[in-house]
Amino acid sequence: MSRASDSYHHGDLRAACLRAARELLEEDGSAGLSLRAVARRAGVSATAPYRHYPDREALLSAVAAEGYRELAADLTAAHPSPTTPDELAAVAVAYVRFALDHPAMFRVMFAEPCDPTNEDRVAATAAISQYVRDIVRGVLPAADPEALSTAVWALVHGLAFLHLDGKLDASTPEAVSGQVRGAVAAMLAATAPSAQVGA
Amino acid sequence: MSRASDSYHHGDLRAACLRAARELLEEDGSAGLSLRAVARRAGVSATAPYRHYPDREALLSAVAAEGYRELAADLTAAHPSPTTPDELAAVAVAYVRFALDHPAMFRVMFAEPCDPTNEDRVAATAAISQYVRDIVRGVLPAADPEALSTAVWALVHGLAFLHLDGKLDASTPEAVSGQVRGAVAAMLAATAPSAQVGA
DNA sequence: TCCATCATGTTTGCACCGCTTACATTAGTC
DNA sequence: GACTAATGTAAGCGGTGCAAACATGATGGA
Repeated sequence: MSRASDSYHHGDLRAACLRAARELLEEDGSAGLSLRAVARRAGVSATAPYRHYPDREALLSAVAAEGYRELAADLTAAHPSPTTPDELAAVAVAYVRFALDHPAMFRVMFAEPCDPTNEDRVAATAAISQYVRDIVRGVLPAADPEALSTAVWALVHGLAFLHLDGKLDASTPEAVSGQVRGAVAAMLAATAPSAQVGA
Repeated sequence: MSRASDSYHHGDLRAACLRAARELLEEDGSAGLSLRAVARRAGVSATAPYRHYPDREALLSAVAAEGYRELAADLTAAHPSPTTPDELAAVAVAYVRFALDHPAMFRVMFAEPCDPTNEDRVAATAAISQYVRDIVRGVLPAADPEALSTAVWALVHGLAFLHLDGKLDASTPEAVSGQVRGAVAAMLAATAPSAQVGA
């Protein structure tokens, strides 16, 4: 692919590192993700990745940024521009599902004390944040849309983490989506009593 | 204190390790918490802690278990047995405050892929879980108390994490408590329209 | 009282890690 | 075709988790 035969130079080590990092993350979780392991998997010397990522933090941030983009893609795939509570609930379900499908990735994205100055990262998280705000605002013009979108995000985010930590029943996708839909419906019903919300 | 002068044996190394671990956690975060650092702080050889904790995971779990107990204590201190939405909101605020006051500890408790077989840990988390359920059930007998308590916990848990990650305004304690109270009020108003909820 | 036992420390050592420095190779550029 | 910069390698430092093998001393039975 991107590797130029067996030449001294790799070809696209930057991308290869990212790919290797994601693979290791899925296999061994965040603990198994070392720069040396990434280098081994990319078939390159232990210190080569440092040419592309100043330190481990930077690589993790790059992985996280990719995760934010994929999460955003999953959400829009669930519904491109939700306008009803039901449609919003579908997006919420997609959020939690992402966490359960990519637990290690999700933890890298949200659960580690991250470098708040990393550009990739702040841009991607700001995009997600804005995205949630827009969706909630579009679904129902509440008195305080800011507070409402915060509440919805927190609710879904919390559900994701509690499921990840095994504190809630995540045995079947239906169980998960049921809990998420119920919670979102309850919250929206509160702020817009006129809205019809399906269970 | 617990140290028997400068004798060969420490006296209470187990407790000393726990204390040292918590101190290191507050100072350097989870990253700075190594068994060797703990041993140094306890004034003992690098491998001595292994007599009391089989591995690093076990020590972290012990710290986490202590955290769960303190969290529970903080919650009951906020209100021993809440019966009104306002009182429940006070407990929710205490939850988020705990996370912000002990960020590294909170991350150890919830954000790391933990050993789910550790006895201390599962017992302590089960207690917290049951506690939340009892509180919510006591505040208002909803149609589906299980779902409601799940939703409330998730909401508060999510708020805690988003605050921790700097995604929400945590500049002042008032800002934080305002958000938490607003969100809880919205959620409770939905499931019990007759309940009076203060902003 | 003496001494055997055993919990609790220490020492040594291995493999791995992040990261730095110095050096090697090669792709472009004039 | 030589110069330069980008990109790779090799060697090495201090740190880490953890496993043996060994040292110490508190404790309890003879």
